[in-house]
Amino acid sequence: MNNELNQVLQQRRQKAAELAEQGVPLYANDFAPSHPVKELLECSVKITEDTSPDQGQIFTVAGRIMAMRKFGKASFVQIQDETGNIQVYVKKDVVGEEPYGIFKKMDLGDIAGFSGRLFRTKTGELTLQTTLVKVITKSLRPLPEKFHGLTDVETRYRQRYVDLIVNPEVRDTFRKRVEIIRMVRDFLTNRGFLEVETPMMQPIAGGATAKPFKTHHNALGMDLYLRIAPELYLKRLLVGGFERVFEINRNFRNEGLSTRHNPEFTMLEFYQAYATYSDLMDLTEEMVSWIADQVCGAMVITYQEAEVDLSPPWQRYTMDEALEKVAGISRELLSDPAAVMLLAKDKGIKLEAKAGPGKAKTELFELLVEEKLINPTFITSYPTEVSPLARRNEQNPEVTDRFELFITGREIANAFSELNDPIDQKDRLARQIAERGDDDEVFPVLDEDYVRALEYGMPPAAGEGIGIDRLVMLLTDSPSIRDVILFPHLRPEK
RNA sequence: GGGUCGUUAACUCAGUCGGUAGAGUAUCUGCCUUUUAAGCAGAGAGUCGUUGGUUCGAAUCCAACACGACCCA
Repeated sequence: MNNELNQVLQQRRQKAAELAEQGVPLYANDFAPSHPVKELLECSVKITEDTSPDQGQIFTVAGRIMAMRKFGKASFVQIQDETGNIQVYVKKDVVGEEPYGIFKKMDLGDIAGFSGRLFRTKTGELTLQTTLVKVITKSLRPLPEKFHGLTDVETRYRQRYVDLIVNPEVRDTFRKRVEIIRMVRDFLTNRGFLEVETPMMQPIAGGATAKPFKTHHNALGMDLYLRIAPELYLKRLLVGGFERVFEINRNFRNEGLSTRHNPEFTMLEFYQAYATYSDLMDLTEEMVSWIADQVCGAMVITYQEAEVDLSPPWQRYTMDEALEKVAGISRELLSDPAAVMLLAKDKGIKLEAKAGPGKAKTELFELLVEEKLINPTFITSYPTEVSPLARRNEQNPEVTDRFELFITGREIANAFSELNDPIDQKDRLARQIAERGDDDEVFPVLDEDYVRALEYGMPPAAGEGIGIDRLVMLLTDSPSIRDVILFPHLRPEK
């Protein structure tokens, strides 16, 4: 199918060749539209059904031909530019014999330019009656069918350009994605956060527990890792004296793919000195509900048939409270480490030999509670055992000053008061590394420089990570992370 | 990694009991100067994901593989 040109492709090439023989440039670069389509549509109030197409302002537009209804000596064409669609009327006795002949060789999918005046057809549709038609870019491939459009997800992801041409809602989703990111940026910048860039290629892939991608720097003769998190670099900046920093950028994790996981994904991380995780709950609530209101026009939104109420304040549970209230596990059981371990085993959770009750509790939470948290819910008091970078709670050192945010059963954010005691930090990192010594795919090296930085003194701070892709999924009602990533990872064709 | 489902024309899809493939859109030809998924008449278009197997005969049954979707780990 790809080697031999099929009939349609041959015909397109044939027509292109014929136009070229007539001296028509197929890839012109001398056509400048005077207005985007949207501005023509905005003029429409002035155009009534009595407006003559022979007078008034001349507009010049350019766009892709999305539909053609050809008659013998006149045609209607739908053209689409980035801002919208408009109908164009091409009449043989207006444009002239030869230009009309050229026009008739144009195809669906060609990019074309038109000049003319606006009028309304007898059905009232705003239309540009063209006095000039020009081929700007000849298209050699047919567009998908107009009625059903392109629905095959594989083609949509592999050939996103086609998806974007024919599916307006896909363009909307990605525009919303850009808006959401811009609003995050504005929100944080307005609160005095400094946007920074830290290494994507790191000699030690730290700041999270995940398998990294490995690469190699030839000149330096060293292996490098694509970052799994920017965390340790951002906190070095707190040591350096930047008190509020954030970064929005890609993280890479060498793990499986799913509707919620892409190997490269966009993460917001931000750190605020002299703040606690509790301050960040307030900030998160305010930021996400504000963005939702801006992007969706309401704080109550629908995600995959479920109604989600994002208006603050949001539910806050400790992990124990969530296990008690959502999963119905008794307080007595939760305060008995041995009973917690037994319950985890009972529920079929496989724990490593070194895992303690904190890990067991977290696994129980993931199994029994997570998916039930539809409306935004902060979960606090994560066991210290599963939080190597978080500050211990002062009343109860078994848990940390940390929260995760869940919406529609998915983790959206993870935040904590940062551990800034270098000795405790080194100890906990070392223990964590020792615990997963048998898994050499996960990075087994302690970041000594990070500990050294803490030794200089990092101000008390709270930090948070928000998965931007998941936030965009939520606010655009997208079922798969691939729907919010322009070019999601797929295996190669063939 | 495991399970389920899918892969047929450029697109969206049918295809009965195993008998060598069909529709709509798109394309091409003709007619058509206000259409809206324009219309009418006609035409062309396929390695049925790939490779094997069973069979006189495979899009169809079986196996393996590839790619994808969903679920699970």
